Amino acid sequence: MPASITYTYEYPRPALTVDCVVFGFEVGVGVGVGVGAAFKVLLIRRKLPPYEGQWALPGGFVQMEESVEAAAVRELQEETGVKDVFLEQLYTFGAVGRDPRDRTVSVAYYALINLQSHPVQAATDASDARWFKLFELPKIGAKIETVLGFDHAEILDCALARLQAKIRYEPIGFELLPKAFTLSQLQRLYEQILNRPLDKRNFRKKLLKMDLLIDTGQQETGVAHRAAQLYQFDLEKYRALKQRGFSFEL
Amino acid sequence: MPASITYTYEYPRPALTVDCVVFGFEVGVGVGVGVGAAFKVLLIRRKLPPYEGQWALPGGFVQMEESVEAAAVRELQEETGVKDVFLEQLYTFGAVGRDPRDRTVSVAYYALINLQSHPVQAATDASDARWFKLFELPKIGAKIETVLGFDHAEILDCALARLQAKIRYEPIGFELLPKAFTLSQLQRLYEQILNRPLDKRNFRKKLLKMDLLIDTGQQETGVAHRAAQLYQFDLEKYRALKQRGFSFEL
DNA sequence: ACAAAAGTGTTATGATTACACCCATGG
DNA sequence: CCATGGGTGTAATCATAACACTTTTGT
Repeated sequence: MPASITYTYEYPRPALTVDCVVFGFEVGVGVGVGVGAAFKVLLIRRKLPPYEGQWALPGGFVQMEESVEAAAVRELQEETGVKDVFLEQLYTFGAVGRDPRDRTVSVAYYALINLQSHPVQAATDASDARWFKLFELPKIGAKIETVLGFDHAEILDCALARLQAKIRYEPIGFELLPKAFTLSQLQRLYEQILNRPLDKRNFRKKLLKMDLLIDTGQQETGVAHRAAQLYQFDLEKYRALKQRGFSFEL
Repeated sequence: MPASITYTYEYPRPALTVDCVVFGFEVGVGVGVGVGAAFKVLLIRRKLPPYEGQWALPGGFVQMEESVEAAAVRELQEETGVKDVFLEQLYTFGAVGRDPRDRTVSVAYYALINLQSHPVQAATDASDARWFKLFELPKIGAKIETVLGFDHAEILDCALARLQAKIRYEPIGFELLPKAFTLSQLQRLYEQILNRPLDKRNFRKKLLKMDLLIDTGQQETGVAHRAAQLYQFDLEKYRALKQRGFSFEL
């Protein structure tokens, strides 16, 4: 702790931090045995007080020479090794008592990452990062939350609510899948996030009718059943349609 | 400027402010001549540099002993005299150069007020507050924006986009109307905010079918044509339905 | 040959759109 | 008696929801 260098202001200032809720989706693994899809959040174990040893959202202080969003990108990379992912501002948490040490206001972000192309460094400079399943068992969401420090359970709830709402009217679910995916993987993703079953035929009909999925001509390999067609989301076409008033709706 | 009392920190801290986008809706006035509805924003004229003399969003610094939201409520009251209104967090603006003097991060809110019950103090402690019409003429939105200081034009655009989106799936439009209103006033409100015409019969059918409007039994008075029925929005019932999965959709 | 998931159409119902005239009131 | 906006119904189209069997592949 440098006792010498300090910064002085005429009025007191809250500390400003960012926190990131990082969501990932494990598509059902190939071999048939491996079983089901899982929707997950990335947490890191705190090495310092307060809440030392407990799990928390990755995050940290906003520096003077970076934008708030840049701080979120940086902290995500530093604490989890994750970069180049979908990141969107969620909400700013500014209650007076939310940090027991100091007045701290935190701008929360949420990130969507595809576990195939972004393997997480489980430990970056000795920090401990781990994926936790949401909805693993009935109300394990609640279990996780009792373990989270600060108001991070509230932030996680807020992020989940946002994702559940937004995935229905923006094509952001694709950020959680590999570039090429099957329609069943996409359906399982929606089912996991919305936490309810969807009708297979209606789901496929609706998505294919939008004409935003490109058939890659490739198929799944190494599965013990009929191989599924692989598709890619046509982001270019989506952007063009959106300009003209098209709305992605599931 | 008190030169003596200061606050020092080990690391530099951005200043933290709030800004409020206050929307109001002028229902068409009674007498037939008075003409049309108008959708408006409340701005204040800056008395101090930077951007002295220009128009800006009401706002100010977050104090240590108040939540960020409380700061927004307080600033709104201090600068415009408005209180007890719908207020929701919009977005946090944290670009590095957004304030020319100092690194400042601003949490923006938007408020919806009903001009009947909340007349604005045009001047509170000598500050100058005024309503500006959005969409007054084609692209006068752009005209206002050239006059706004900081990144307030961007904040205003963001608030407008949010309102346009949200009014379609949450019953927040009622915040802009008097408690009792006619269906035509409500329709004009939607038309103004969404900036497109709606079919009268379909609009009424849809709203009445939801069964969330209470017929007050009262009628409009002082109009030079058949008097319209006055309705109130049934907030209690809406909350109950929402719990059970109902979604307000226009 | 069995297990496991892929793929595929039809029908019934409800929602959305488009559209034009008579009514009540005040001036 | 005229001008102004209030109030009303129907028919065509489109979107949604419910539902079951055959196909392909690996073991």
